Order: sequence, then structure tokens, then C-alpha cells
Amino acid sequence: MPGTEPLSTSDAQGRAAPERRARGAGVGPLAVDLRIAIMRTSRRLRAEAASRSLSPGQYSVLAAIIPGSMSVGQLAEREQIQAPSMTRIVNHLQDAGLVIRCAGVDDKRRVLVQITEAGSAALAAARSKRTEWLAKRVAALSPEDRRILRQAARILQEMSSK
Amino acid sequence: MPGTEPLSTSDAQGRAAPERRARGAGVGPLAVDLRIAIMRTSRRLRAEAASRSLSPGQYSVLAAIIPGSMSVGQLAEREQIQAPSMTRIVNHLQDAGLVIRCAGVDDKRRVLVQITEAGSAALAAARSKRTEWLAKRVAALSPEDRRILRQAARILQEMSSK
DNA sequence: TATTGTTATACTCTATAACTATA
DNA sequence: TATAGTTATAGAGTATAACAATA
Repeated sequence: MPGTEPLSTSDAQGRAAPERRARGAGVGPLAVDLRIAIMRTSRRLRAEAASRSLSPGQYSVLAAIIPGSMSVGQLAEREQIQAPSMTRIVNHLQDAGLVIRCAGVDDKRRVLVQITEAGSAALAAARSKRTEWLAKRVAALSPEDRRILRQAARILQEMSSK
Repeated sequence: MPGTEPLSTSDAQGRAAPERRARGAGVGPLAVDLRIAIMRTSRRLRAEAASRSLSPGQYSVLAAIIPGSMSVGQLAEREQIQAPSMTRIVNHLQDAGLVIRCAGVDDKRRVLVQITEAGSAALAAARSKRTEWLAKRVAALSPEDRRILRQAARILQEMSSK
């Protein structure tokens, strides 16, 4: 391995030496570390979850409409994507028989999306598969680390839905 | 808003009612919540960081090679992507004059990638831009929440590099 | 023959812009 | 005229498979 000695310079983004954040640092470094951690984990999750029946987007949308029917626009806003992307996802879900579209009664421009029985079943089956990799990693952590991640999930959730 | 009352059923994935995780629940729900939080945040980060000069992948790779030259294969393994994807990223970086390729001295099959001065400058400039959105959100959090995210970043980092 | 990297090709997800229908 | 959704098109990023060069 030529030229790969860990130099631990301040420019290495702390990936080779995450412990240098131990002393409660400022907001900037935290944002950098957090961004890298999240992007890498998400890439990993995407890769691990691939070749399953439902894509991450499909899964997420399917889960969102369980409480009741949602319009395409509401789903798009909730998932922080544009309407055409949501149309595409709903198309796939509908083709697979997992959701149905129905016109709004008050406002016929709206298209309400509802989950079917097959959709609920697929979601339940996919759920365990989807989180398999992450659950395995999480299970290997200390209870303290799990507690931290549990709170972090809540914080990130709030943060990214604003 | 027809049919969007929060029912808080056990199938709603806790996105409408995250507080139900307050009582230290099992590993499965945590993995589900965490996956959703990470995927949503990553999508948001990707969207917010768009239209900058460096893509998330380019940025991450550029940062990785700062400590010294790395081979394409090493970078691919580190970033958890396949070799062709890394080749593509390195091509873009090279076209932009941010890295240079040079053949390995011991093993001429290897292609070592090194950062240029322009690359270091671009990285420094991009770094503040890249984390702008996240830093703003993080700054708005309580010190306690920041402490949690700081630890979470470390945990996720270790978790996804294994 | 095995390994490193590249090229060729295709797929997924996303976005913006233009269009249809309803209000 | 404004809004909800769809269609058309394009771009970024990834993967697998086939190939070239080197070990």
C-alpha cells in the first residue's frame, strides 16, 4: 500500500481519526462529520437494500400512506421530492398492485393514493428484509450507543422534515 | 387534507409519533427509524448540496486522498463503491485538474491518485459550502442534541466502514 | 491464471419544463 | 389565472460484464 499511511492531518476530515472530536468541538466540524457519516451510511444502506422487491423510495412512500390516503402532492412534500418523482414511484407501486389511485371527492384535481392489502403485506415482508443489515449492526452495539442512535434518529427526523 | 389524521398505529413507523420510542424499545424499531432518518437526511443533503462544483462523491473522494496517494481500488473500497464508479469519479476530478493519476512504481497495474494544489483549494472552498445547510440546522439545535449527533456521527462512521 | 483498472452498457432516481384537467 | 398531477426529457450516480495491461 504505497502512500497510505494515516497522517491524521486536520484536513483528513476526521475519518481516519474520529476521536479528535472528543473534546466538544464547534458546529462546523460536527456538520462535516455528520454529513460524511450520513452519506456513507446511506450509500451503504442503499447498496445493502438493493435487489429487494421495493426500492428505498417505494418503501418509504408505502409506509407513509398506511395511516390513510394521501395525495400525490402531500406525499411528495413529505418525502422532500418533486411531484414528478412521486408520480413515478406511485406508478410503480400501482403497477405492482400495492396501492390504488382514486380521484378526490371535493377536489377532482387531487389524486389520492391508498395502500392495498397486498401493499400492507409487501411492506411487512420488506420491512424485516430492508433493515436486516442495519439491525445486525445496531444489535452489535452497546446499549449506550443504541440509546444515542435512538435519539439521533429522532433529531435527524425533525431536522430534515423542516 | 382528506384522510391524513395521524392515527399513530404501530405501522406508521413512528414518523408521525416519534415519541413512542421514548421507552427504550428493541433493536428492530430503532433500525427502522434510523434507516428512515438517514435516508431522508441524505436525500435532503444531496438536494441541498446540488449545483455546487463538486458532487458528494467527488468531494468525499477528494477528501480521502489528502493524506497521500491512494490507488483507485483502495478508494473504491473505502467509499464502498465498485471500481468503475471510482474510475468515473477520478476521471471527473482529473478533467477538472483536481487530481493527477500516476502509475504505481512497484506494481504498474495500480493507478495512484494524488490531489493537486487546485484540488486542495477546491476542497477547502467546497467544504464550507457543502455543510452550509447542515451546519445551519445543527446550530439551531440544543447543545445536548449536538452532543448526541456528535457521538452518533462517530458510531455511524465506525458502523458503515466495517 | 489472477489482479488492477478501464470501457461499454443499462438501470434507478432525481430534476425542470411543458402539458392536461380541474378550480 | 392558479393549482394538482402527468408526461417528456435530461443529468447524475451506480452496477455488472467484457476487455486490456500487468503480475
